[in-house]
Amino acid sequence: MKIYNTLTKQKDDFKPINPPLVTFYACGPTVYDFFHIGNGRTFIMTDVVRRYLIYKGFKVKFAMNLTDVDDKIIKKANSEGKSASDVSKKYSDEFFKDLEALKIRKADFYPRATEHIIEITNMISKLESNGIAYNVNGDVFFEVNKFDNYGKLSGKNLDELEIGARVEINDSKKNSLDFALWKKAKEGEPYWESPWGKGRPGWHIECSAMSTKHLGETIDIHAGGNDLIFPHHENEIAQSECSSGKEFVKYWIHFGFLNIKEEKMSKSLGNFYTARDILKKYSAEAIRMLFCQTHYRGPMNFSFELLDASEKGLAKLQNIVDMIISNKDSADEKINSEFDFAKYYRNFEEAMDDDFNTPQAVAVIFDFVKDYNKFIVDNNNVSKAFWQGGYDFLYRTALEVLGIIDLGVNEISDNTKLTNELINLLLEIRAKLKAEKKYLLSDEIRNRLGEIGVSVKDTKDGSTFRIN
RNA sequence: GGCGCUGUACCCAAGCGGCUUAAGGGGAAGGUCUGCAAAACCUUUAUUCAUCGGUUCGAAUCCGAUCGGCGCCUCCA
Repeated sequence: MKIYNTLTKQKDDFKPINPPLVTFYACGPTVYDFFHIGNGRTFIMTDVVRRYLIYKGFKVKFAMNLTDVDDKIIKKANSEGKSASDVSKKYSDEFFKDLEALKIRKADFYPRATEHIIEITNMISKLESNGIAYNVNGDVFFEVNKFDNYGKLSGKNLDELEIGARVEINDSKKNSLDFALWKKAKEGEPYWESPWGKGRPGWHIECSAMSTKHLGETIDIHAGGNDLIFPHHENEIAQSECSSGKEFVKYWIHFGFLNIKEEKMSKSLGNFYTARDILKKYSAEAIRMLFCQTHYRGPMNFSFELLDASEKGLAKLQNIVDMIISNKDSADEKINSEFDFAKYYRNFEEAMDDDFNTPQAVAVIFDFVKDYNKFIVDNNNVSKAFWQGGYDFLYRTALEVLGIIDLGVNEISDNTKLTNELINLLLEIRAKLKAEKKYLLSDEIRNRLGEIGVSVKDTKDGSTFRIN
């Protein structure tokens, strides 16, 4: 299995430090607002990466941080006359709601900056005693010149950065690229006590401290959006490696941006849609499908036309899923199927093993569906094993890894079990009506079911239904 | 100025040296099946991969130049 590693700028063989364990950290949101669908792409693709690692048999320990104290939160709190913690509480709650709606699996940990002040100040103290951090009247900075490898991730070098500098001038820093580890509290800002006085953590240090605490000094994978490569991830490396003396991360994964009309979707440009707005009109599966149809590293365009197209493509998958679910418990065992399921697993894995090539993987699933349908058309009577095999394949790939179909919808709780039985009862009666050519009544049943959200389709093997 | 990404059909998008005279999805056109809906199935829709050169037995894939588009270097997924 190969993963493109930003650090080496090539696809590296994936060899975790302590297999089957994989330690995986992803940069999460700053909780000051709803997240937009561009952020959603990163969260969803991170989820797909994690799910595939699980599919491959790894035991993944996954943490995603929440930045719950920073300038944007404080600003929002001030403008709304609330406390910073009220703001971060509100938007972290909303964050979790959106994740769930997008069918993203919960992380093992969601560490928050404000809950790790001790780990953070300890790390800063260590950097200070190593002579790498310096205190200027309560602000503590990281001295980039003290870390020889500074720039190894982003491919930048210090001299050029200083020349082209668009960085803000700050006379108190030794080098304009030095970054804050600890920020002295200004009047009215939230603060914590520290060896340097009242203040709060700088942005980058929380990830170093929390990653180390929950996953160890050297972790396997660290992921985030492209725009975090510099300075955020570069700074994380500097802090962590100067503090532990060990390599911080083996594999760095970065996601491409979501563009809208050829421009990066971003809060500051105002050209964004929140994830929850999109979810009002489109299914999580359609959104995930859209993202899976482009490779995670490249940029991708967003538009409602593309989402419509994904939703339509999805219907093709969902139709076969409905047919499988309707048949897998009732088909007879007489005819042996010779459908080569292994081929599709192989192709799926081959695609995903190559740096998570989800567009290819989706293509494999569509190939499968086409061939599977054809098999049904070509063979009058297929076996139970055939239905079960199809169920298993789609369950393991399209549902468990990519999350682009909804297999369980017709068979979840006891409550839906009863509903299903009632619908099946209606459909049995309807089948009798059809046999007697009483189409007026049978059509009425279908229409009325449609009105209450149950779509019915007739096939040569009987009717299938789906609860919308 | 530095670093990086990108240009494949009507749209989206894989492929990154021979398996490919280019996957998959959407769209469009025709057909089969069918009480009707729907689905499914079968055809068709890029001799061509921004342009021009070069390397090679062989290039969409490697190299060079040219012309576009985008991002990072400041908060940003």
